[in-house]
Amino acid sequence: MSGPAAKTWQAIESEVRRRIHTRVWAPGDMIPNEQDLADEFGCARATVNRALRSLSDAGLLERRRKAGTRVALHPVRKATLSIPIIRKEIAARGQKPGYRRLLRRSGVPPRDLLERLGGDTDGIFLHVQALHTADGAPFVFEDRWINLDVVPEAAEQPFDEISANEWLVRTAAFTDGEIAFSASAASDEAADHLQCDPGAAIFTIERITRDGTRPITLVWQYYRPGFRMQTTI
Amino acid sequence: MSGPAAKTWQAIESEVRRRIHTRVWAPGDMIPNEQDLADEFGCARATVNRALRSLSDAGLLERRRKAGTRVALHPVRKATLSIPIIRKEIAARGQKPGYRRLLRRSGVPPRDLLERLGGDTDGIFLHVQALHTADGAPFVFEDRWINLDVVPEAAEQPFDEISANEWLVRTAAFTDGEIAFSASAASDEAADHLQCDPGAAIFTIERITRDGTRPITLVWQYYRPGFRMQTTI
DNA sequence: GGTGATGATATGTATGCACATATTAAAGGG
DNA sequence: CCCTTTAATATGTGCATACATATCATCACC
Repeated sequence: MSGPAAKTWQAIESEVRRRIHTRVWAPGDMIPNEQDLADEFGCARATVNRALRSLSDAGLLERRRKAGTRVALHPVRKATLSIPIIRKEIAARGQKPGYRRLLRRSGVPPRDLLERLGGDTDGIFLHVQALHTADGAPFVFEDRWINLDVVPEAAEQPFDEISANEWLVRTAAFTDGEIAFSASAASDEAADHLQCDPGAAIFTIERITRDGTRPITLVWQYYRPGFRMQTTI
Repeated sequence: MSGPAAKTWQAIESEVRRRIHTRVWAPGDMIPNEQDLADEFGCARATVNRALRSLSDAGLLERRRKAGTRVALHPVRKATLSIPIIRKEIAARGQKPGYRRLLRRSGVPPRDLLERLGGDTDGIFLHVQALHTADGAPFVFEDRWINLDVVPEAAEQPFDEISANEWLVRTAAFTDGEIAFSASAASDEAADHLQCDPGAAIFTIERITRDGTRPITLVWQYYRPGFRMQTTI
């Protein structure tokens, strides 16, 4: 029995994981309360709490005050994707990142885009398109609108050397936002930039960032055909 | 100053968030050490630790022993996607979930699939295809291979009522796995089941789950055209 | 018999203390 | 002057205790 040997919260977490995995505690079962586990493992209740909270965050346990702790019936597979700066994403693949600004123009965004942003957005936006390359080959075509009401400094930025993304994370603190992943057919424009056939299946990320309720930027990122966004669960 | 009012770790977390957001502490800056913050907020160091650890998990802070805590230069946008049971995903959209098994046959998987699984996988697999519907309309076409070496009980399961996914999470505890998101062109087969044009851009999830090093199952899930997987950041 | 008050219980959190560990900076020896 | 050793320091963690909070079970009361 490895129970009494456990001292650190990681050791307890791993032991609880083991019991769940080997069905000692089956999905849906209640597990002993913190004090009993602390007694069994010979540690403080706080240490058990730390371990169980970690497992609860991971989705393996469900905890409710007074009700106790039970093994999750349908362990939520949480995939945490880290959305890096594209330049770093390319560098992490061992390729040489490149960046080329394609378009920069201020104006009023199309109606459907405004609807997607929601709220009171009647001002002028900056429209920036750019292409990220990996070892010279097209990697991501980026289509972005920046709200000049919220980030007026963007009007003076050429975005010809540094990507709007990197500039924005340094300049505009965002509080929240939404991100959506989808598959879309390459538009003629995107196909041209990505050097693929129009209509090709393109992995697409759409992201809105806000400062409070005011939208800062909305961006579509179209990845080259065949791109896979991968993570462990 | 809202500082001295803070008592709970959530209050401290929110105050630190505010300081980061308002650039009191700018990206790249070192912030005071835990003891100083505890003194300022009038609480124990452990409470500050709890708050800072939470922000570190969220990617807003970077912490290193002795080196101290600094505001992340490029706040990693971590998108945590919860991958639900498809039946629940459909129900959560307010639609009526349906399930139909299309194929069930045991055999040896194709070579490229075995390579993707890696390891010592020379046994017999069960090949199951199924369609999930939402309000009667095709939602996800699922193409799955189950390793009968690891889950021999699957050989007796018809999978005509309950999806292989739901059966597996209850039966086979997995320790780890990989998940990949991509866009793919609808094959003739997938297009037929999803009632769309062949070649249409299809959001695709590929998932491998393992028990230790032994692969349990590999599944491709092809979502109906237009599907968006969304989350907040 | 239904209902609302009451107590019991499990988790959640705060505190003060101690020690562990990683890492940097400074001191010392060749 | 470089390299090794040592000390200082910030975070990481464990423990014992106390109180807070949510929630379930029970029981008296209308």
